[in-house]
Amino acid sequence: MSDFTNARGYPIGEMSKHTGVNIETIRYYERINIMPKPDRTAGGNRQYNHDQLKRLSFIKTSRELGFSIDEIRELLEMVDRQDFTCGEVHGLTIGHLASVREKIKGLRKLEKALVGMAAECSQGDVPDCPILEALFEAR
Amino acid sequence: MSDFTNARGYPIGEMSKHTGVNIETIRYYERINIMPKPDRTAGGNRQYNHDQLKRLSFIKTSRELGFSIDEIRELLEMVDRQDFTCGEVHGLTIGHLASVREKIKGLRKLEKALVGMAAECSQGDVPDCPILEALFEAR
DNA sequence: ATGCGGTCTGTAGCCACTACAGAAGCAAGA
DNA sequence: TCTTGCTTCTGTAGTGGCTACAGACCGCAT
Repeated sequence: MSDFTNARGYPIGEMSKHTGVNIETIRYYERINIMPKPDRTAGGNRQYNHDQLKRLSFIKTSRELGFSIDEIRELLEMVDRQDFTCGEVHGLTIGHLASVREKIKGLRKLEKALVGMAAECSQGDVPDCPILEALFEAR
Repeated sequence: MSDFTNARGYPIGEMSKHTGVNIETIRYYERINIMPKPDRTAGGNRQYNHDQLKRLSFIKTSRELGFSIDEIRELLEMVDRQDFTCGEVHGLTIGHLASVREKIKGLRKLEKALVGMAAECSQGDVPDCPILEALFEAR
């Protein structure tokens, strides 16, 4: 088992394994300033600490929940400044929830249209297709 | 009313108005070879014909239905070569439908997670937030 | 002739990564 | 100590599907 409390810190590969975030993506997060510049070994390799691991976890989970990088940046800034209230965080979450619901609504409409078109189709060998006709319809 | 059967053809702005596709996007479609190079006026401005208008409509409608540019390219190649069957087109559509349904499923899960987190939250003034705690959870 | 809007080309930016190339670090075994 | 082989380094460019300029030119009406 890997030494989770390693005093020397974790190299970037460990960070990647622990969080599931791609190595190149971790460096990208550093470049866009949502991850801090970590310590380096004598040779110049990154060495992360436990707080940084937690931070990367936070980012990963938030991304999986569909938060944009900018939303995450906002959350992290609140955390860093220690000046957030539960209400603020709730607001950000509810806002994001609304946009997710919008997306679902859009996709449902799209699904319906596709099902409708596919139902019209004989699926036969004929080179005469109601799906294409529907797509070709002038507006 | 604009002269839809104009023998001189439509300038790019007309194409944009008729289809709702942005002018810059029309030029982009030409660059990536899903729209053909149109005729030009003596001065060098694009002049489209009715077939090209129909083609652009096709692309627009397909994009709205969430088909990727590559899927559209595939459809258009079948149309251009005149060698498609209704079955093939049906297959492409059903494949796309499946991916739309996948996306809906993913977003629903996400919605549920967000609702769950938000419900835990007091929304109060306290700087102690179960949403952030959930996000910070190590994996 | 002038004015003004439409159009031209070419390039760079957007988001959130991902994919290299080519060099260098690092740890374990012989 | 040397080698082997994996990991990591920096920097740059590519992805999809546009969008946004800058700076010049076209074309039509007055």
